[in-house]
Amino acid sequence: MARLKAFDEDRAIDAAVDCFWARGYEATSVRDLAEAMGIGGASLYNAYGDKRELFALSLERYANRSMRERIARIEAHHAPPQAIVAFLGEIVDRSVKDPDCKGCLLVNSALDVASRDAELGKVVAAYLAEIRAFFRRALGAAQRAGDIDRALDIDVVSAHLLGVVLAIRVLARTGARRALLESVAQPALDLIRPPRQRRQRRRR
Amino acid sequence: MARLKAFDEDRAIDAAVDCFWARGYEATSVRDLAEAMGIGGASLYNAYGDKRELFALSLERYANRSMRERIARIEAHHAPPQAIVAFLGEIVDRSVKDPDCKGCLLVNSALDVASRDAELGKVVAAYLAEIRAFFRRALGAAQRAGDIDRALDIDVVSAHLLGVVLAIRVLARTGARRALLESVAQPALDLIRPPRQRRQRRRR
DNA sequence: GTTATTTTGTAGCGGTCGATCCAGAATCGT
DNA sequence: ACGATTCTGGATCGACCGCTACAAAATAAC
Repeated sequence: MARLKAFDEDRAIDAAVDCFWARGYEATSVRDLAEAMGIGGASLYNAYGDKRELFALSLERYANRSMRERIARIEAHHAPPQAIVAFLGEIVDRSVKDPDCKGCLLVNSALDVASRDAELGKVVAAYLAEIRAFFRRALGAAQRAGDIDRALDIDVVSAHLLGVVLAIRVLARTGARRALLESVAQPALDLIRPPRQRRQRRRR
Repeated sequence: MARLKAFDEDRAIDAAVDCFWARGYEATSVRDLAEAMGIGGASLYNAYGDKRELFALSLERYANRSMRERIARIEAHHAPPQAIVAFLGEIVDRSVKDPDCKGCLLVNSALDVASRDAELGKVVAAYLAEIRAFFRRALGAAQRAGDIDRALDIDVVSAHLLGVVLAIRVLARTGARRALLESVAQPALDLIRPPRQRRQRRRR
């Protein structure tokens, strides 16, 4: 027994994601958000609480629609070792093709927000841990299948691969070219080649 | 034939560096800066122009006193292959020991500022390129000395090492533990071990 | 149709932002 | 001592910040 919302909450959140993604938390004003979301300021506060809550919702939305979707899709379509290659490849691809060089909202937030808001920092760290967990799963499965070197330390390599993702996202935000991003990733990809090939690595 | 400045410009810049380093460009107000620098707002604008110019000066100051100093010191005291180990080790050390988890001003700026200010973006990218150039020099010299695998592609590995530095700095800002940071770096360090040892890599 | 409840647009709150103005203090050449 | 020049602190500018108050509009239950 009340008036209905006149806007699509999902579409509005997507617009908020784009704002925070492109400009960061501090540099995005509530008025920017409201305009991009196509609603008034009052509706924004009525529906989402305040700017910080909207940001947390945007982070979750991004994590679900971008990171988790990618992980699930890739795990469904690729064998473990190729999944890692596909993941890094897709990150490079998306980074190069984005004319706005937005990078990754989670990585951007790790530097922008996490340092000033401990609670949001934990949220961001948890999202990053999910990426590492994906690498961990893939490495473990690939090792059990004999597709990669059994001597590799999964804890170490999964952390390293997460690091490669972060590095690509940071460099992408500075407008780096594809060749640079691929170079950052290549030694990590060499690590997960079949044992047979690993000793035949040559100059590219 | 005029009044003298009543403050030490270098000390003032150092204070500005600390502000931008800890809080980022957007979240640091001119009043924060003036207070930390121990000067009034008028003196700040008189001496440094505006906030953006002060930030650019802070970036340069940081690059000289932190990055370039480290590179020069390490290159003076270590043979090429060990220089890389020492560089990454020092980055990890500094990151872990910083209670404020400030990370690296250049890396923070790459995400915070570079995306909104193309000119500053180029400056930041140039600083990052200096780090890569250091790795390139070290790799080349080590290769000529036969201390590392001659088949390594220096362009690729130098980019990868830069990526490792970026990743460590990002994770450090989220309060990551030493073990994680060392894991991120370890596979990269394995790459630059003497050829003899590289095929004997084992679980740590 | 009436009433209760929620959403919406507008206007505006106190506060802070980056930047500037200005009068006085300090230091130079003369 | 004096005038020229620069630096300094404080007040203040218009703009924008996150956020809220309020009344009109819209909907569901009755």
